[in-house]
Amino acid sequence: MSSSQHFFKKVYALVCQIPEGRVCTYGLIAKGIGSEGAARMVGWALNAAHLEADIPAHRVVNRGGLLSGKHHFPGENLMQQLLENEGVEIRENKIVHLEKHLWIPPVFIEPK
DNA sequence: TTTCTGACAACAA
DNA sequence: ATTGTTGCCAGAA
Repeated sequence: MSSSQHFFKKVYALVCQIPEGRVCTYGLIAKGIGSEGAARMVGWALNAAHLEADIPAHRVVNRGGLLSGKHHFPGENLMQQLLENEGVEIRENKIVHLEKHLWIPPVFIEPK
């Protein structure tokens, strides 16, 4: 396992920690793994992972609570259904009361 | 090594 | 307020 994939691994680990019924944003995740500003990379990581692991990628949305990744799920509104099934209200592909469901990840402390 | 790209975020018109 | 453009990071070609 090269160190390059470490980034992805951290993303997966953090996303898997998102509690059921809660959501998180790309930016917060990037920050949580010690790479603030790499929000786009988080999406890339999920894109590569959503097909293989049990990663709750549907709980990751953009800063505005918009289900920006729903288009990558099978079906037209699977992502929305998964979230609603967990008690997250969604309106027009956006999470209602984002703050209410937002889960802030613990800050990742890298061993040095 | 250089260049392109991406499920974002912030800023400018 | 809405739309468009730029900056960001790290991985893949």
